[in-house]
Amino acid sequence: MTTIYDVARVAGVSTATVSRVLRGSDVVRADTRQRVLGVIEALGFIPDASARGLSWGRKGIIALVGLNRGTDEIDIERSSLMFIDHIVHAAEQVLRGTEYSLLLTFGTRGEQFDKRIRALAAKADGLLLAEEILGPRELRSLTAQVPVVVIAGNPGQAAADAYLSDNASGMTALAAHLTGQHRYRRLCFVAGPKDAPDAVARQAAFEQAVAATPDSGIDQVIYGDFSEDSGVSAARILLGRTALPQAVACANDQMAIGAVRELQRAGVRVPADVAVTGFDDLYPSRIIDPPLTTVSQSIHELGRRATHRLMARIASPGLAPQAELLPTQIVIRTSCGCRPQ
Amino acid sequence: MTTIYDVARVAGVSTATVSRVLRGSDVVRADTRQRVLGVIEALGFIPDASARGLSWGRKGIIALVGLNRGTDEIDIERSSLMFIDHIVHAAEQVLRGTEYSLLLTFGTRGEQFDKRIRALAAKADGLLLAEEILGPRELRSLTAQVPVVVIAGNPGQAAADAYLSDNASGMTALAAHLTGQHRYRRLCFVAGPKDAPDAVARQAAFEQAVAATPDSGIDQVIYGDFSEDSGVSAARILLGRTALPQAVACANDQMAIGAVRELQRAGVRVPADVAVTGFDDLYPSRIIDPPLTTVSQSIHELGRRATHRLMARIASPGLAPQAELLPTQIVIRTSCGCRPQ
DNA sequence: TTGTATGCGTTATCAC
DNA sequence: GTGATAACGCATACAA
Repeated sequence: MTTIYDVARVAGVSTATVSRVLRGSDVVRADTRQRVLGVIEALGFIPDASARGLSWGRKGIIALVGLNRGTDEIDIERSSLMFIDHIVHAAEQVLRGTEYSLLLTFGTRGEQFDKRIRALAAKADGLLLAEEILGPRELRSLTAQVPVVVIAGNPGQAAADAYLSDNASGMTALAAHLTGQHRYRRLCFVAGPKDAPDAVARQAAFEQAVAATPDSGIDQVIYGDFSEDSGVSAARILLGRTALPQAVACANDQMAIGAVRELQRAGVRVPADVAVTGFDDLYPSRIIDPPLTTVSQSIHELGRRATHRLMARIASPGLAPQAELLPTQIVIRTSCGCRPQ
Repeated sequence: MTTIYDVARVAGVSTATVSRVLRGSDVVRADTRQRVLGVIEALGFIPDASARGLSWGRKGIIALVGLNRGTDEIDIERSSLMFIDHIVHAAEQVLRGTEYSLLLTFGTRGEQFDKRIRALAAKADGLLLAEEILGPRELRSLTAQVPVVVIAGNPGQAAADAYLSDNASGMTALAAHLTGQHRYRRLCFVAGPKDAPDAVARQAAFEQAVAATPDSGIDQVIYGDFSEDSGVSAARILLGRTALPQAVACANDQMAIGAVRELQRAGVRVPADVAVTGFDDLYPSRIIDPPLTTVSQSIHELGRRATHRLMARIASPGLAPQAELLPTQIVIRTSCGCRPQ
């Protein structure tokens, strides 16, 4: 391995000068700099980041931790760009312009995962936690050691900065559309995992909105896990009933897509026989027939802001934790029963 | 920041003993270990990875470099899980079981990107390069400094290990299906970017297969960039002609999806008026109507193997570079003109 | 403008 | 079993 000592020796200067050239210090004489640069090039020298990090006190790394929901790993290959992938792209895009790099890991909650998160924390200057992956105690203990920003976590915890989408307002608007414009009265809700704050918020908002509408009610709540497969299962449960509800609102697009496809497979027409809606506005929602009425949230913006905040917090650790709520917007397509425009 | 010195002081032992406990050495007396463990827990001590890496000679990090194709960043949000995302998941999944973590960056080719790649190399024990992102000279200079494995790169370079899908055999089978089963004679090919080895291989295989079929020929080759938008553009070009070809083979699914949607928007029926096929077998290909006939490649397996190989190479740097070719398989759905089964 | 010397936090090699 | 202490590669006061 080539070190700064090798470069210094070959160039006939001290390691300090090499270091100055590397850091771009302007006190180095032009010809010295050129000579050193030449040697660096010739030797293919790459300064070791561990040594630099140790010396400088910063590693130039930000870690992103994402949640893998229960399903098979194989599923990933057969599924769409999901929440976590958008966060990855957003964070990477922000970091691309800086000297930081993005480190990442996914996992399912548990002791094992907690250990891995600590291992990641050791390698990074700050942590981005996507979804609720740590209990309050673990989160607090982590924030004591390293800057942490939580995305789509439980808004209750003030231990770290939090970035959330306004699930409630979007879902409320969607419910109003179903019960208002379409006058659906017998509704069904396909909920997400109970440990996902987003899922809980969406369900609560939907139930509340429907409860506030005279004559309307929620027939049945079916619990899924955000996966397309669980949407399929939900549809099967619906198909086993004596009568379908008028509308099925799903806690995310993936489940809605699974439900639509399974209903269609059984000969049920969407939205003629039953309306179906989603949440997220992912790419396949526009592709599917009928195009999905859903609520869009800007996951990318969520990731972007959270990353910026983390960098700000690394720069000045004293910052008071804050929470930010990003707007959501209802997207009317045709799966709710609206006509194509 | 808590260090090993703090832990040693509080526990009343030397730093050596703390280190032994951390590394799980079995020479430490049980009660000493318990005491140290207690202090570590109480202090929330996380051993610094920079120092560990510097001392131990390994950083416990593998870097993945992916290519961002020309389109807007915004597009990412509105698109599907792509090649690079599958590689990310595959690599992460492999690393999850080890002490390594995954560092990543995306970018578009250029001087800027090369610099960033070197910065990544400084932070990692090995590099995973997805697609052809470095010229032969740059690649060679990099491999001299750090273990490198290339995924879907140019098979010509023997500088690093290479993992590829067998584009040729899959595309040849697809062409045979179009000209054989369906007897299409006037064909069109929507090619990918010329700097993508996969795209080039697919195009070459298609052209060769059609050329070998009597009476059949390729009307027109339209160049896209693998994005859905470029598939839309290709469709517009087709719509501007006096007559459509009988079949349009696209170099990937994204472009095929764009083409199908744009053709349908113009009132053209797929496959009744024109057949369309893709390559990759991504998730939306099953969702779209009509379901896409395509060629499946296991990107996940590609990433998995490449990551394993990189770890092997890190363990024993002397390994001779090797290339591995993974099989592809034709997937018949209905966009080619076959009936739903 | 350049060189010398020290510290960063951890591991490992010695002694004890 | 445990404790001093010398690396590891780089950055930076401080000297020159």
